[in-house]
Amino acid sequence: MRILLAEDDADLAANVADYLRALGHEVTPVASGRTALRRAVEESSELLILDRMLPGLDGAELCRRLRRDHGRQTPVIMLTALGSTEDKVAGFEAGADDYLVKPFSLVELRLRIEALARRALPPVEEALQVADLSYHPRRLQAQRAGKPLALNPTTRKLLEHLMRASPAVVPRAELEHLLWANEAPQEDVLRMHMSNLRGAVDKPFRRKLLHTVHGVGYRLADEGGT
Amino acid sequence: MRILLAEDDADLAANVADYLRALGHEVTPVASGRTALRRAVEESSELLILDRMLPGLDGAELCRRLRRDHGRQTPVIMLTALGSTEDKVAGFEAGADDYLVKPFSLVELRLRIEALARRALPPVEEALQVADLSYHPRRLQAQRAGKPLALNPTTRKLLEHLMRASPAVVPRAELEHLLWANEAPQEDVLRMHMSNLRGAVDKPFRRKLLHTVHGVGYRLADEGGT
DNA sequence: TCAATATGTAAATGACTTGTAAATAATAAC
DNA sequence: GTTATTATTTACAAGTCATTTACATATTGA
Repeated sequence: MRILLAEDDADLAANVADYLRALGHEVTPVASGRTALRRAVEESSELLILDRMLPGLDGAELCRRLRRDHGRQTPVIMLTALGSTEDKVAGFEAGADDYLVKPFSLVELRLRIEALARRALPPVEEALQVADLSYHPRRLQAQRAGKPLALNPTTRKLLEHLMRASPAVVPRAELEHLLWANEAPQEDVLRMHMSNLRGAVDKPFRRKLLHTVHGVGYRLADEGGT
Repeated sequence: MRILLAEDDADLAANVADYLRALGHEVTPVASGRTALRRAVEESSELLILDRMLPGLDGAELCRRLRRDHGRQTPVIMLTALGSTEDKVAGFEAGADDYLVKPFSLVELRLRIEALARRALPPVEEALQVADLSYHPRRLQAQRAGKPLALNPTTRKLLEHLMRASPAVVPRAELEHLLWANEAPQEDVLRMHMSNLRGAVDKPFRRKLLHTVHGVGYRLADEGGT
């Protein structure tokens, strides 16, 4: 499993990372909150282990932004020295799935990861598929009919979101929120990016996958068959 | 949420049950392990809260049998006074999703239930069906005989409403209210939209589903009878 | 039956939404 | 710093939709 470990205590981070790697996981340790958020979003890790207290952006706020601004449901285990009920409330309300109080046993961490993995990772997501279109969150690369598509960061985010939602319609407002959180630029910028995405995904192909639902938003799906 | 609570300490069970009921859950308390297993299987609870030490059949064994013998993936929170790492290992290996050591705070229990519910209850996409006509609210798309229908926002709303009401007659006034609340345009605009809807739903097909009830309204159903 | 009323459909209009291209500004890479 | 890539703005063409108008057809009840 690809695990992002955000922990600024270097000794603890090394211990945890070594232990998890020995279990066969792929661990990326980072020491700052901002870096953690960026990498969690870009590399779409399968599990986040976050220290509650992090320089730059604390674990709870990181988790909240990940869920709210980026729409990610990546499972989160909060790791912290703060063990009061209030602290736990804050952790869970930020969207954490589990909350482990230091000092904790590595075995218990393993157990909780396994329990979470059973629930949170239905298919070990290697690639998203819609018809002959596929997207690999790890490689940040999309293909259609075997040919790689040229995507920029914005069109990539849109594609990933639309594929995860497929075959449901995604309202324009949701896509705008995905890209710009609250601070959206002019209204019709999204149209631009959708046009670009269409150019990459549909233009060279006969069968169109990206459909407009007038007055609502967009749907990515293979029409006719379902 | 329907919760089965297996706890032989009557005071604790009452406390937990009261608290969860106050949150709007439906709680069934049982005191023995065998009863718990039977009811968990028969009544298909949505969440199990199990004491680790139960008369008859302990919580871990109960959980294991539920998973192995009955194939149930119902989420389980283990509740126990045994806090050693070995005990936790045993609990998780039996298939528990979370493990709470007594004494625990009710708030923390609530938080862990919520975190688990987010993961364990996948959203289901329902479709409305009338004869060979189907409508998927999330896709905002209707199909008949497998072929997608071209609908605009107005005809979509009408179709959804008629399908939910099917096979009952929906009075014109109700449809008008659905579309324009109180400020309806001219009286015969609805006729227009119904005509469009008919063009999409019935025109290309032999068997007609959309029927007019003179002086009353419209009914969407197979055949004329009810 | 006949006429009054209800309903169906087609075409046209105008408001609004969406698609795309080209130009400019902002960022990131080097 | 300079260049390449990306994001946003601007402008306009094309498409879609709700409504209106007009007239044909169907149903009802006397």
